[in-house]
Amino acid sequence: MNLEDAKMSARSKSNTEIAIETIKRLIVENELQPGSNHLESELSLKLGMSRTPVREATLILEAQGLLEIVPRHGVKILPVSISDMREVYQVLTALEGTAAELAAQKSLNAEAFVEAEKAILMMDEALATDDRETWAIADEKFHNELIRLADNSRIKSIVNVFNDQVRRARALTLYLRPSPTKSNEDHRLLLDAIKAGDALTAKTIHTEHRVRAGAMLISILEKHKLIMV
Amino acid sequence: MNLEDAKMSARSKSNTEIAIETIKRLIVENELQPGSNHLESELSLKLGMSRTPVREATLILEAQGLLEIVPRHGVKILPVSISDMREVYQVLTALEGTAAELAAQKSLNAEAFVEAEKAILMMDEALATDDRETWAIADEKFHNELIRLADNSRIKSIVNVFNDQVRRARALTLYLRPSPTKSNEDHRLLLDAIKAGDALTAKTIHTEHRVRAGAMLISILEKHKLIMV
DNA sequence: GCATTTATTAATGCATACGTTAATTTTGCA
DNA sequence: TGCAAAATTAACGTATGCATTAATAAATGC
Repeated sequence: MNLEDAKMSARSKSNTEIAIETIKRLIVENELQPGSNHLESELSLKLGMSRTPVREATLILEAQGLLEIVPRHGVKILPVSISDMREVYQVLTALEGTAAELAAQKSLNAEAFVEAEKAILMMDEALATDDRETWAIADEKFHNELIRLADNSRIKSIVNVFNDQVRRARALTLYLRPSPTKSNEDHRLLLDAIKAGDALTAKTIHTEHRVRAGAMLISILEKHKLIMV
Repeated sequence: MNLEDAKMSARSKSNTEIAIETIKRLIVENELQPGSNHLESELSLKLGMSRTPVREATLILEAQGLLEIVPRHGVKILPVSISDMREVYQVLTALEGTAAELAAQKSLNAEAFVEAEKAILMMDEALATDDRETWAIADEKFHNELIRLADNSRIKSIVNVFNDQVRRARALTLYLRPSPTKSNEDHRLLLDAIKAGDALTAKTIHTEHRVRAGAMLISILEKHKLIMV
């Protein structure tokens, strides 16, 4: 627990923060369905708080691209179209490629890679039993580790925002996609390149990895006629 | 005026929107100085509105990285350190490089480039008389055109947020930097590559351009001991 | 029956009030 | 004089009320 986490533990969360987290969870879990509208008063009741923190939360969530405030119609939960997905992956590809490059440019000691190694191990184990849920958790953990290694807080927060935008689509396609063996391989190679300080290779491997992942996700959505998720 | 703009014209701006714009302007103009703290009540008086829209505005501006809400101390206007600047330019470089690539991948007709051409012309004219202000306006116009050509709304909004973060530093260094002849040249070459549909060249030129711009800005800040701007 | 006008309802942006509690000031003691 | 404890003040997160006005329902006219 670092200093920032300690500070958070020491004071309770504001209702605004709770509303942000709760609404986000409800969106990801499809309890607030893409395309649906919800009045402030409805969410206020649902969350057991007054309209003020709900309003504040929806402003933030709108800025994060998860919903749209429509005056007198409440908030509309934004569906994610295939072209949205394209946009998101273009951003993630650019920023994660840069993260890989940055990580490789640092002279980090072996300790820094422990969590990434664990994530890869976890992914391999999950793959051995085709446990897709565990694989997805490990995959996300690995990507987050990569971002942490890059040590650019702005890249981190942007990537987090966009991962939230596509979380539902990823969950939806988790069992529809082919076995992610290539992903595990890419991650291993990427980590090796980072350890070796080979920024160009790291950037290339990861950029291609993200381009492929985006294309695969989009093609699954198209194949199954999932126009909006 | 497109449909979105028409919609905005037809209804007046909320106080929250006015507060966002006004506070942002006061920050850029240094009327709210980096490092300074301002209570909600102070801003409320200054802007001539109640605390509610001011609170809403500060939540959004905090998410945009322009200020930090410090309970019981008001909002702290965030200074931008050299390492912040590094982070920002890493993001801008990644995303604008991708924007250049995307723009080149599209088969656009000559009409699409008119505004970019105008901006380059404006930059050349400004350079001829060393009119730095006009040059900066034209430079920003060109970059915005590039982003528009890329046609990825997410890249656009991220780039806008980060340009706001470094706006003050750019203004501060405008007269401290060498004559931006290389910039004009890069923009010309970039536009040619985009027109030719040469995505790799476009991405390379612009990425290097942005890397160089970031490095130059940072070195000026370091040279003049401008640790926080 | 349909279109238009009028009346009603309700959603929300905002102002204000209030309870909580962090920060500051005052008081008391060694 | 310095420090700790107690008292006071004020900042703010939130709840609530209100004015505005968009949306909907009802009434009217052809």
